[in-house]
Amino acid sequence: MDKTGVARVLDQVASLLELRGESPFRVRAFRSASRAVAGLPGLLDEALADGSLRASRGIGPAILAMVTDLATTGRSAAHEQLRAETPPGLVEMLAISGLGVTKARRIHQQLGIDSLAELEAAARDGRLAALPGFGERSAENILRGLGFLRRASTIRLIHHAVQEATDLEVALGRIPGVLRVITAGDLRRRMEIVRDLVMVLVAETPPAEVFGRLAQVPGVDEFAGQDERRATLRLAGGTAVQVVVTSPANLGAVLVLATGNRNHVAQLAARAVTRGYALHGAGFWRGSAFVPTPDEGTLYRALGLPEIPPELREGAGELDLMELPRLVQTGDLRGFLHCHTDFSDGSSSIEDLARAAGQAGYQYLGITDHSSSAAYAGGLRREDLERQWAEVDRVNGIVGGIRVLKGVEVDILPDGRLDYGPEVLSQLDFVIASLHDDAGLSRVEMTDRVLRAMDNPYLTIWGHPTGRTLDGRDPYPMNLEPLFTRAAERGIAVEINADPHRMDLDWRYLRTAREAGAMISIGADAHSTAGLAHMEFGVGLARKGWLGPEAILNTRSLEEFLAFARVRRPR
DNA sequence: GCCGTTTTCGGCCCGACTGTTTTCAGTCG
Repeated sequence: MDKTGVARVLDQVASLLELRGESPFRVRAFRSASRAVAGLPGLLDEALADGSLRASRGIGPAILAMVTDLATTGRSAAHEQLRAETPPGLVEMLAISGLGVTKARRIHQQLGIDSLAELEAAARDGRLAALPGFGERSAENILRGLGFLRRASTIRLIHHAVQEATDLEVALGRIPGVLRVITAGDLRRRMEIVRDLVMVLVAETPPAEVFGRLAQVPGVDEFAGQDERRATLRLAGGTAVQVVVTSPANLGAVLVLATGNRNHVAQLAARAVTRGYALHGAGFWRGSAFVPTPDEGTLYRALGLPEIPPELREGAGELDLMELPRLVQTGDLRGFLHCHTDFSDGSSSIEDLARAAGQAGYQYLGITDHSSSAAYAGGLRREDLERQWAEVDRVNGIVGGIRVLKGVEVDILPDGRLDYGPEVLSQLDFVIASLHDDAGLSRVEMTDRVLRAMDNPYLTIWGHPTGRTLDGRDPYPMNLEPLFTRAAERGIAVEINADPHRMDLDWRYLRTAREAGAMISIGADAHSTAGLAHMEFGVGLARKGWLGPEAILNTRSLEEFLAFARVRRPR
């Protein structure tokens, strides 16, 4: 079992213990161990072999034994016993916002409910609202939570999709006759949510021969059907995979059709007709004659177009571009600007992050732990910050090739003030300010709240602007356009938060933000060295927003970045 | 269950909101 799977089991153990009423500290131990495993920099097997897991914070003898069992055999007796002793639906109930252990247990004990389906029925027919401690509002909220959960369990976040696609590329590539495997679909367009995986297989053998082997591919749970070019698989985790087989001569057309969204493909097909071509039936034609397209460029050129990068293929005006923008690439980034350390809710030390970021080619690293009002995330009090600054100075003294900057992710308070005063903020190299609650405010009030925060001369970057999480929370109500305009006027950068759960700002707003003149910053919100790799997801969003390196704050040199942060400050 | 030390067990994060109830338990970030 890999580290994602092990982390999931540890988290489930925590929930199971919680439901049994075990010590909250024991519960927390499993939760933090889950995070520690998920945040390991390399492979789990290596961390077990070289002893680095044993040395990790939060991993003691009992959990180490469980992780070892899971990693080597895929099972843990302790976990299975816990699961056998707990009604199956209760753990799922905990995932519903507003339902904690106490209420879930009460629902189980008093109504005999142990599945989400029964819970929904009880919420609808009034049994739930009649329970002591519950009411009409509780029942409504639980129904809403169930709806959200149902949507969240059918979506696949990009980091999971990447993992599944990578494994699948290797497995499909081993089928005899397969020359190349290319991941297409939503993932190739770097969508924040990936519905199905689409894999294009280049083969010289007939598709039927390739399909005959699919059921034996590791990880494939079900072989759901096929036509002459296409088959559908289901993976053990539930992911649907479309497998398309093509000859090398038709790869361009197949890849274009398998990658573009519906609008992009429809616009291409319409354009093909005006030029005497046809794009249909998984091929490119001139009259009744097949036109070979060994690559995508051949097809786009025949239609009088430059080869449009996959991220842009959304049918959002990209065919009308006279000239393609030079899009930002991961290699353009010089600064890594948003990360949490073991001073707050992160799991890596400043030194480890500095070494890892240097290794990844960054020239500067901005440390941005939470501010004091974020007590839940171990927010730093003033004296903690001073300890952290000393540690940053120490690390800068011993780690070469990268400069560690003193930053913070400070909460925007309900009235728009920041959680630290100027006496603290003025000592930092830069400041990210973020919302972490809606404080019950209306759309207008939330907008005003952020506008007021932008009056603060120390604010450098507006972090995860809308506060959405893809699998848990809607965006805070806000009017974004006046905020982009104000950010541009004030010289405040707007963040693309590349945490796969956030992916916020949504790429659909990026062109608006840029047209308003706002600078964009890409931040991975890393909570461990493993989180450094999430930067590429943010770069994908920036590309989807047609952004070039000049639009991105952290492509700037260290001096230029510091100047950007300094220019608004009182002298 | 883990950590840190006072080497053997005590401490481990907390303020605010929500929906209930009628003074607060439960949940969340």
